[in-house]
Amino acid sequence: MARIQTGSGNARATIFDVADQAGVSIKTVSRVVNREANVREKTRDKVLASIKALDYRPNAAARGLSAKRSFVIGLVYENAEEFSYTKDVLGGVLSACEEQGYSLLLRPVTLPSDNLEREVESFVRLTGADGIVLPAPIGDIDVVCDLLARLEIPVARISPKHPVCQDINVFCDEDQATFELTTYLAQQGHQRIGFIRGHPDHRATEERLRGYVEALKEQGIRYDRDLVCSGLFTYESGRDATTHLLHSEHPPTAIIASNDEMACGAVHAAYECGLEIPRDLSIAGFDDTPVAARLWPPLTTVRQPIVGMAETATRLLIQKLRGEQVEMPDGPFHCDVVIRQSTDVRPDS
Amino acid sequence: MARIQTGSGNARATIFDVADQAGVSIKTVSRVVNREANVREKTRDKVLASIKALDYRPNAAARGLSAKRSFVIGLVYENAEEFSYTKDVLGGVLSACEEQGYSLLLRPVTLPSDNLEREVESFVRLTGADGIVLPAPIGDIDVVCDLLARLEIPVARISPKHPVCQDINVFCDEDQATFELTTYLAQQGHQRIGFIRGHPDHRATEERLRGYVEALKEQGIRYDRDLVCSGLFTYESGRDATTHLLHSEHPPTAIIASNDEMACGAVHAAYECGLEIPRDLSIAGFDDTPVAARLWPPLTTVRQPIVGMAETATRLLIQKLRGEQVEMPDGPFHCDVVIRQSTDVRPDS
DNA sequence: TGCTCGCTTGACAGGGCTGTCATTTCGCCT
DNA sequence: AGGCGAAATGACAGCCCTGTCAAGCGAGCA
Repeated sequence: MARIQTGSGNARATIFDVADQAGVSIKTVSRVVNREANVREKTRDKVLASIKALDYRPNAAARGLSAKRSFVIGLVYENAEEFSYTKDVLGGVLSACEEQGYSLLLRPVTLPSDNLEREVESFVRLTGADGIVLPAPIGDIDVVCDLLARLEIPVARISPKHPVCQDINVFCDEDQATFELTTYLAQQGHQRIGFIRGHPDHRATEERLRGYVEALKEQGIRYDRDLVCSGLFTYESGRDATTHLLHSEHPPTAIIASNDEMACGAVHAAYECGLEIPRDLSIAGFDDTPVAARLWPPLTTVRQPIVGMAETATRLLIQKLRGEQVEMPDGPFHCDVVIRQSTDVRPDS
Repeated sequence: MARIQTGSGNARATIFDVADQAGVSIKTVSRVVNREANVREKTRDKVLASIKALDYRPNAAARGLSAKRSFVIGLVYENAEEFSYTKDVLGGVLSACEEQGYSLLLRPVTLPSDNLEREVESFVRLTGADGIVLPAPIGDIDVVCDLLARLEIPVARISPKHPVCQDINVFCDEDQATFELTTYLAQQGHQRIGFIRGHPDHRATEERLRGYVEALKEQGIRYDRDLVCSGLFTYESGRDATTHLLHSEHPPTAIIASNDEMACGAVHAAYECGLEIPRDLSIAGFDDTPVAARLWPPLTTVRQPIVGMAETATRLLIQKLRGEQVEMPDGPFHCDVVIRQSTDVRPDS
């Protein structure tokens, strides 16, 4: 009756072995494995016991071939120098995939790219991915979105600038975070708080600015457009913007950079001007990358729950692929302000 | 004769479609796709033309099912906070996989782990990976290696401490790099050069120390064991070791940390002692992580060709899987010393 | 010319699983 | 007890490709 299985060196058990052992048909085993309805509880238990006894794992290739689905999620991400965002996204997506029995395939892209559309199409068609996760800023690139819509592949976006209602979109309250951060700096006594914007293609850019503007309003500080500089989320842009701010007629006593890379450039620019941080200038960033804690002085910044967002986005995507009802999360995810020494002082003024 | 294919919305062409269009059997198409020998050139050209015309891509699931291989490479990596090493490994492995028509599946593990063996076994059996890439330090964990040997799965190791001759092993000349770095510091006039060792489980640790020792010898500087501290490749261990060195009776005028994380801790420890870098103390790291260039002052360090090593390791692994002759690279890969401002001064002494 | 040999090509049988549809079984009502 | 509908189960084809083995074909040799 029961076939003897000895150790992992043997050929893997198939659905037939399980069916034999449990005394049912292979179809019933399939139903149990796929959590389909209409299986008597007693039958299910028998099958589950056999599955466990034989250490049965469905063969992914056979499954994919038969079901015309690949059980694969594709992740298209920007292959940027600063990788901590992608690292967290990867962690979250991976964990949701594992939990749901899906595999993850990666497709890094370098921006800007001339033949992005071809790259992504080739990726999708070759891998046969059932769904695609698009972290920022990929989720806002038109050619990619149009392509995936045309191929009718479900998509989940993380922090998109322009949410697409038929897709899954996951955000966090970045405006609230800069609101808190700006309020904190104002309460430290800063009246002139500079702000360095991010790359215009990212949702984060406007979002983060908004919290700054609103906090100023609430604190009764006049919004001074000379204190707001453009940046591109890069180290150099942060350094240049800061140099500019520091050489202006009324330089700020604190600067919020829209991400840590730029904050890092800001710190270096301040050093080059002979300033000491935070004595002469407070600096804060956004993202809480590994660099933030390694900088001197350690950087006040904002931590986004990226792992959780990516996990949720992926889980919802897989639910959708399964044809299940997709329940959107109640609201945006919440960011935490991380206070460190780079803002830990009151200005002299 | 030729079936009409209109755009990407259609069902994908199968091997039958190609065979029909080319007027051959599906087996011949299969031969062409898999670059098998003994196909007449004229036939091959006909088939290739049809493949192109129909935009045919083999179905991975069907292939895997039939060939009893998955065309999947697994990457088991340490899910560390500092991710730049893994990022580069990932980039290299991915690029080789793509080039060779394989897919990559990931399995991050958190060390130390109690049930690492089970995790890896489950990963391998579930994914059916044909081969596994093990970057440092995973390639030196006995339970993992034994397991994979037992499962008879080909393995490629990156920078292993204990190479296994039946597997693929790829290194670089890290000793040569610290040799050059130490020599450079000595030529800057440093006579007392401290050294912070790495984690004992990594190949890199002994390797990097060796270059230091040999350079001192060649420069005629006495090896002083009080100048060599233990570390664990972590920020904290670097800071503690440096604090210890700086409070010793004859503190060093330069410190080489075995990686950038520790160098970062070293910089902070120096600041806490009121020292200025590089005026009072030169500091160098290893790895050229993003933090190195972001630190103030920017950190002298060593850049390993990790992407290239990972790419080579993976390519060799796939060659082995194909049953081809595996040609090992001529020698170790070469590291570059990257001089930045953290060592850019001559000591007063 | 006839035969052998080796290069080319093709027919066919799976591989492990799911979708479809038919069949059996069960619970419940009359 | 008999009958009915729904729930539970099973039989079977098919998903697309590769491995095996046999057949076809042409060149070279006796």
